[in-house]
Amino acid sequence: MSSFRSSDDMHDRCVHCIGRVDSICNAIEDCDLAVLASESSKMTVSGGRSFIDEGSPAHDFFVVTGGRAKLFTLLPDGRRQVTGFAEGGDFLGLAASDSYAFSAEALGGVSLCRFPHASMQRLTARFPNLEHRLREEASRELALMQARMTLLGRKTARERLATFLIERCQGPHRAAPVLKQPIEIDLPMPRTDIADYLGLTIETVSRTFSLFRREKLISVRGITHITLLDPERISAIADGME
Amino acid sequence: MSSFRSSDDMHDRCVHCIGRVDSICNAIEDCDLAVLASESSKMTVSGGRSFIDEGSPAHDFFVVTGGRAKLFTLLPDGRRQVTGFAEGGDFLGLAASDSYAFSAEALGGVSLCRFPHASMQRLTARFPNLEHRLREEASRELALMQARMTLLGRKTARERLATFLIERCQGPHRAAPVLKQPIEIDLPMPRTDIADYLGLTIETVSRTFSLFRREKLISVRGITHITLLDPERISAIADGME
DNA sequence: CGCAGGTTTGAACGCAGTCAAGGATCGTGG
DNA sequence: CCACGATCCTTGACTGCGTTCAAACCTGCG
Repeated sequence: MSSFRSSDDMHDRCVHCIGRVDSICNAIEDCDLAVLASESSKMTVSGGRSFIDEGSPAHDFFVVTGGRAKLFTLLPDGRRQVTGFAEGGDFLGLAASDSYAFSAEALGGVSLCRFPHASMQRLTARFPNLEHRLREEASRELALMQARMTLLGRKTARERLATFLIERCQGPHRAAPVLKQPIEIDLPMPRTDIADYLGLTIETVSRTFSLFRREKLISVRGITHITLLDPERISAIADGME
Repeated sequence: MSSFRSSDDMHDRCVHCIGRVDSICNAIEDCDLAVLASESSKMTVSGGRSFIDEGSPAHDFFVVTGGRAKLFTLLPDGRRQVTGFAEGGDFLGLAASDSYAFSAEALGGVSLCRFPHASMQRLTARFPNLEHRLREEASRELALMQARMTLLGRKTARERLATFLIERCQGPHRAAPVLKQPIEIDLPMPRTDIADYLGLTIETVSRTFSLFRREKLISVRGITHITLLDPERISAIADGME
């Protein structure tokens, strides 16, 4: 009786999860969710704590089920490059061979679903479609990185911040943003992280925000709440069209 | 009779290919090479010609079987970011969803093996291990890109060029370079491409080469032939250790 | 020999970085 | 409730690295 109950719990854990909707877990049928649940485990990480360390042996994959995390790499002298922000539905751990190629740190509390590599191996053996789904996810990530390399290598500070703002607009399920009307967004990460993401300094980020404000491209309420007043022009700036 | 002969030819085409050794084709058993050959086709592209266009529908994957190619993205005003150089054994086309996220152009003659997506789908259906191999390849690429983002976002011109030189040292099969003694390398790409790869201008690249020469870190014979006189120090510079 | 393309070098500029001070916001404790 | 300090953000003045603009220099080839 109790084992039934537990099995139901496990099933429920996955069936209501955001990963079920738009992460790799959607490669698995409803009837097999108990298997999925039995091969994974929930965990939470509090703000500022890191749960992946660059260079350490890669034992696990993660699905972000709530909250946000930043991914980054470090140079020996402390220079930091934030390589991405992860939120609900994102899949982490693909960028690794034996050891992780990046570190990950919670941005104010994040909940995760952990898949040990051995578990993932059992899952892909049983559900061949999952392996395909993982490749798809990797391809999507690779395409994003192409764009990010162009940003870091070739765009001006103005263009970088504009790109960042437009990126933050896409709704759930990574839908393309509608640019015709003002859009409100939240920036849950501190300026330092934005700077390290864009390959700039905190001062340049701050100055560029102020510039955009003076040009009536954005308006700022508090530090995290921003309204894009003219998303179309911001998008044009992001693409280097002015 | 002739069909047998043709089948043998196809088998031979794959069995002697470099892709057989260190590209995705090593996921397939010797006895199945004829299938592999029947799902792919050889092609060559002459120098300066492009064979993948950013934004165009992604129909094919490619294995580079000889020569070299550069991969890049463009901004509307012509600014270019070279995102990588491909050579024998490299697999192209993963960084795509519906359309390619980058362009590819031959660097002085390249030979390719083309796999239409439909063919690849048939192959992965028949050889499940291949799908895993593709993911592996994507993961490797993702890890490389993490490092390249750190280069573009955070490293100085000196550090970038040093990193580039060390990258060019790794032998076949992507072996880690031995840094104890001088290493000779070839740079088959023009300075423009190096600059666009490192997010610099051609002048800065040239100046930095001259600097390294004056510091006796490298010696230059002709334009393409370079000897790293002190690979260990160059490696240290690459990692931001001085 | 002379031209063309790519490369190197030089001089001046400008964007983003550095250094430094001043504000805003928030939590804490009196 | 306000004073205080901590933390993060903004603004200002100046510097410097890499860019820009321009000229000279190779090297291969007709």
